[in-house]
Amino acid sequence: MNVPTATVSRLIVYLRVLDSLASAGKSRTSSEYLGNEAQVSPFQVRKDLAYFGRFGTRGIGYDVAELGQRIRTILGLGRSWNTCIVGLGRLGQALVDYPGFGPQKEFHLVALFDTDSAKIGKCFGGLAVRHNWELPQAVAELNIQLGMIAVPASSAQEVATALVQAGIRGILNFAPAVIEVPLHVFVEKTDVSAALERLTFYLSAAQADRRPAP
Amino acid sequence: MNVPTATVSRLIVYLRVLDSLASAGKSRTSSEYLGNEAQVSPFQVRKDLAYFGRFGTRGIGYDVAELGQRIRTILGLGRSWNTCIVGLGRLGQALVDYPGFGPQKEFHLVALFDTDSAKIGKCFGGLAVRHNWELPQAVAELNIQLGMIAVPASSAQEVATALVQAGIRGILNFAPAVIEVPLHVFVEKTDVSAALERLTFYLSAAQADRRPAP
DNA sequence: TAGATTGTTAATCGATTAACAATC
DNA sequence: TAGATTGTTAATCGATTAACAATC
Repeated sequence: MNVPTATVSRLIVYLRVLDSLASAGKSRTSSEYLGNEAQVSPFQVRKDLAYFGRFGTRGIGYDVAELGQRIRTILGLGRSWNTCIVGLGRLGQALVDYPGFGPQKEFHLVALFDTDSAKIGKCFGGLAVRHNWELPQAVAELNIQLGMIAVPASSAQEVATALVQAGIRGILNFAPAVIEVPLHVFVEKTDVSAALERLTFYLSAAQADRRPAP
Repeated sequence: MNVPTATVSRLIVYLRVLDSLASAGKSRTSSEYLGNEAQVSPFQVRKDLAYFGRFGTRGIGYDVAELGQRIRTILGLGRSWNTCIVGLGRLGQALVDYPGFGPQKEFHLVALFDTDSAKIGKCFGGLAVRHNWELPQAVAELNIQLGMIAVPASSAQEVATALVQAGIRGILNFAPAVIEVPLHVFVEKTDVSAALERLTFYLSAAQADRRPAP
């Protein structure tokens, strides 16, 4: 049974809805409510959850705290993940301040890398920048599991290869480039240019009648 | 005929490949080459292009410059787009420096908005921050077509509503929140937390045997 | 019990893959 | 002409939607 990528993305949204329900002091919810908030059908919510088991009570609905906890576990958020950033240009520096990093959070920023000698040794967010060639050693010593690529497109592949060789299996690629990795490595991408260009596609007069799939 | 969202994303990748071919001085290419670079099948490349017309020559392939130009037009990149940023926290400030903004580029940053009185009037990238309530006037006067939301999740919906009321029809949402807009408005999202969480899902031991759809 | 809402199976829809005829 | 490669139609695959039986 293969879980669709879209299902994983939606689980993340459901979890946020559950978290805000919990903050609001609610203890019970339904596939209908979750669907409304996530802008998907109740069918979709139940189908998505069904990939992973049974989480609710027929006739009653879901327990907010319990479902939240179980989705958290499914998403691998029950533990902490050591993360590094490669490339400390403007984007890399901005990522250091990403609010998802913190002692109470799942993601810990533990190392910074660059190849620019002017940057090596500089500190950002309390971490000194190391040279890329320290990657293998640092990944092993600091037990780094995730790498963020914040270098120009032209060196993204090189950095990805170095991360993989150092033993990293999860990469978040911010460079506007397709990177090639072995099958056991997972890559996610976040690309501002591409997002803007999708917008202009849909806004363009010629495509005014075309809507993105829901 | 409805164009799949995935097709639009792939066109963007093909365009990048074509641009780098052009830089390398190549004048001709094939669906096989484009597919290799974009990590999709040659079938997929031809099918994607077929949504928009005929671009190649049987037996020969595609002209790099011409196909690039035509994809650019399809994506609405033949013109320029005035853009604003709402929210000048760390993320908003980093976006000001986004290299896709520039006089030679398709995207022009023309206004900044925030509600924090400590930020109003401050300059970033040569632009003074205005109060959100200037949105309607500024959108009209500066002919702003695109808005980037860089505020916390808790105020994302409010800002989206304000952007829509000001007349903006294309929104790039960086806040980790689902926003609701009228049908004629397009929303793209870029969400670092969600990308990281998809990675941890796939990396988690329990899901180690599950691969994302290609 | 009756009403509500889940979990699951079946039907539909859409996208991807494959095959091949067209043609340079 | 023969080889190459597109454009397009057909087949397959997968995801979404719908329906409904299970059950609290």
